[in-house]
Amino acid sequence: MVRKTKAEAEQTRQQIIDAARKVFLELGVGRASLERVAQVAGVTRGAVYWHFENKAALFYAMREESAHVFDELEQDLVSDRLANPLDAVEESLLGFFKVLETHPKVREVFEIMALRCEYVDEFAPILYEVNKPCIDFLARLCKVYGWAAERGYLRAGLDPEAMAYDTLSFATGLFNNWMIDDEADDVRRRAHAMIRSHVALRRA
Amino acid sequence: MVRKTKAEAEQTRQQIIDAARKVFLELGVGRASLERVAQVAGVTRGAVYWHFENKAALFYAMREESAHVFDELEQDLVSDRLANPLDAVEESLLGFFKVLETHPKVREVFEIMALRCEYVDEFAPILYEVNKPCIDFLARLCKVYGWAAERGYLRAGLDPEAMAYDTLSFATGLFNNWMIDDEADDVRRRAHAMIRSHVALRRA
DNA sequence: CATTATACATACAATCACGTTTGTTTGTGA
DNA sequence: TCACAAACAAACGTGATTGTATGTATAATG
Repeated sequence: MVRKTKAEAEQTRQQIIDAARKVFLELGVGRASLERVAQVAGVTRGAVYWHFENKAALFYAMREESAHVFDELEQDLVSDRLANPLDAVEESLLGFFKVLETHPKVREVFEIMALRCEYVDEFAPILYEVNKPCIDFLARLCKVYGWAAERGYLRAGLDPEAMAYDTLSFATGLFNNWMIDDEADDVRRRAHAMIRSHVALRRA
Repeated sequence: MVRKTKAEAEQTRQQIIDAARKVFLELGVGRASLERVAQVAGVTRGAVYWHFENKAALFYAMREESAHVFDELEQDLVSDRLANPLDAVEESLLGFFKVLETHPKVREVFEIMALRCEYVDEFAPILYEVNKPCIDFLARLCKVYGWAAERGYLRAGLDPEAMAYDTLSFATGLFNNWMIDDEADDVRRRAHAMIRSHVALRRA
């Protein structure tokens, strides 16, 4: 009972990625054996090695699935469809965490990348790929805060670039605290209010 | 040539911890074998297992060394020795990153914890111990921002608690971006300016 | 319809790291 | 000084993973 149809093969490939996500999340990337991934996927290691060269390749494939969910989101930020650019910043940040809330797969992948992966050797390059959208986000923030300043929406005396860096750090930190999700600070429930308060801080 | 003096034994223990830090940083905690740690320390696995129960215990010991470097720093925040509490916040944040710059061992431990460790099983509890100082920091920030509001140093209309959460996220994010240290954003060089700009944002 | 490459399952070999046990020397306390 | 335990080194056994090699049934292709 082998040699399945192309569609079926693609399906098993997807099953393997889904299984990898579960196993990576539970055991961490390092301790996750491809044997266990295969078990959870309902196949053998033969199938895993057929579709992916090794664990790193599987990790990259898993990541790429969720990487491009935010493309439209970033596009929104600089679309300039809102009169007040600061509203665009707010919406962009709210949208990011909304995705984390509504897309469990994406959330799990980000949790793996934040807390269940050691960035050495084959995995070290991922760190910079993960960081790349952040650099983009920073550039967009600079532009948008610049617009806000020009149009008088940014409080007088505030430097757009400085605001961009501040917002980048804020977003990064909120993301990390959101992932850890300690009951004591309850960041996950406060996230929306925090975002609004963060942006309000620089409104004219 | 065994049965060394107590002082010598303590020294080898320290050598093992130092070696662990190097190996963890290079290979990640998961891939770091105690054999390699022993080699770098100039001993055998026998010595490692004599001083530490296993890799996790060694990790905990390594961490604890650097954990209490910031105690005085947090104390400073609520010491109320500065007229303007916002200056205390600024100094506290600057002090944190100054420690990272001046204490390479501490920096390495924090880099291991941020990027070279998978928080599962025996390592999962560490995540909450790491987060505990953050909770403390948040509480202190609430108090200090409250003082600032009372004394009129906080810009009118700003909620002290909201400011505390914003600063916590900022600090967390700055720390993470500082660790990744991409040349593109150059956060590590801008850190001081970012901190000052962050605090300035809420001055009256 | 014969052939071929696909999509796996199974089997194999090799390494590696871990925990434990045993052995050895020598500080140290009585 | 004597007995004991500290502070390791060395050896042992074991299970877990990895990569590869081989087998095989069947979908695709001409």
